Amino acid sequence: MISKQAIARLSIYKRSLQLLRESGVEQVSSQTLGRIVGINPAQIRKDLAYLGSFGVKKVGYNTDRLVAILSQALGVTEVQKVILVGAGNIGRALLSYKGFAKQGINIVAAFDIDPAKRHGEGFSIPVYPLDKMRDFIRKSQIRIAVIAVPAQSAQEVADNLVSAGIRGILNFAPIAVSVPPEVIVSYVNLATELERLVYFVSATDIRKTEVRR
Amino acid sequence: MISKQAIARLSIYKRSLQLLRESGVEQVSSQTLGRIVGINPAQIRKDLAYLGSFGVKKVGYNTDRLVAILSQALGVTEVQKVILVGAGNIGRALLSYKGFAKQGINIVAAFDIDPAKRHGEGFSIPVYPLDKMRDFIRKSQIRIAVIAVPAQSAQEVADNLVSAGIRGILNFAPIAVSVPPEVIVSYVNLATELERLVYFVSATDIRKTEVRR
DNA sequence: TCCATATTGTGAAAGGAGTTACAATAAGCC
DNA sequence: GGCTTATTGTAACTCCTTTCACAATATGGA
Repeated sequence: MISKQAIARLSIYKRSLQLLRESGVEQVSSQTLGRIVGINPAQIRKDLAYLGSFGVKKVGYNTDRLVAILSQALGVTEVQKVILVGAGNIGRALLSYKGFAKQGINIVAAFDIDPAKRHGEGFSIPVYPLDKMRDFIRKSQIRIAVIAVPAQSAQEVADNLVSAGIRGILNFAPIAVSVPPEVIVSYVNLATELERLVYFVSATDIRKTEVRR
Repeated sequence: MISKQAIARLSIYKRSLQLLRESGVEQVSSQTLGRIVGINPAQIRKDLAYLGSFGVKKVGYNTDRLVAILSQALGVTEVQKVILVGAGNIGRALLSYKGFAKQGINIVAAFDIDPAKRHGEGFSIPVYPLDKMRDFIRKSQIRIAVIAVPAQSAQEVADNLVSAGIRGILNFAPIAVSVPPEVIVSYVNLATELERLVYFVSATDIRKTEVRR
């Protein structure tokens, strides 16, 4: 069983390897990659070894192959369809973000209760009313949703998503939502991130630590 | 030395306690709080004990006092001034996000190289050209910056920030930036978060884990 | 072909983080 | 006032993650 931190690292490796590949690098050692991503080379080797043994001694890893293997391990060899609930500020930023496609993630639809939010500034992604959500999830077999609604609506939205069959939720609302154990919830909390920084910066003794998630 | 995970938890406690306090709750036990935030009560007691001993046996913790203590511990008793570099999609979402003020965090200015991005839709926060950044940081004594520029500009921006005196960076660009050891960098990577979810949802065996950061 | 060396894969050690368990104790009730 | 009980603070334990260290080995050069 691979840990959730390890999964996050695999994702980081993948992105860096994609960049390397684009610049024509064909082989990379764990040491070089470690320097790039700021992670101990032994850690990288161990993470990769978990997926199989495909490094070559004295040479390193083939970037092309490694990207393929990481994509497969992460389940993003095929494009993953994701929906977004809440087309407010954060929601719209996500809709406009170009970076997901490259990582095999595709926001296919957004939903918002407010009709005004549904007339975007030329998004290619449609914004539907909330009551279309359930059907859409079922018909398109969506398994992952992003919640970007205000805190007070988050639990209700989560309940709806779960009952429609959603299995994983990325929650931007600054509140814990309660879901059945088979549903995975991951939180992104911008205020928490900033407070963490404030703490470490405020701490009088200088720390050598780089805070990485 | 308190760990970075612990700091993130303190921030979570604080927000939940603020909500409780707003609903008139004056005392809360570690058990109740644990249920709300989804964290083991003993963990909460341990985190709080690190800051001092101010629970009352058989009663619990005073919400008011706890919020004050947590705010102090996190360094947000006074409003923390933060600047934003990059007024693209993510940047604008952050500028519009109302939730920071309540947590004692204030984005006081934004900077973008593109003049078109500087004419916002009525943000109350000014967006300045990049070449004003250094002076602003010095004059306003800013210590924390948010990077929300494309990956290829991130390192250059980080270098500028550091040389102007920034001590903590929240980096939304999907790339590691290299900074001197005394500067703290924290990463928010949306694609990584989604990939992590994809992995756990794709994994055939159903996991009981709730992924929390 | 043989040697020197860079690099992998992994066992073992070290280091944290989270959980359990319980003694101490304050509060409320009889 | 004394008893019962909920709750804290923390010591000990377990579990998990990361780092270290090194044998195995593929490569390139002589």
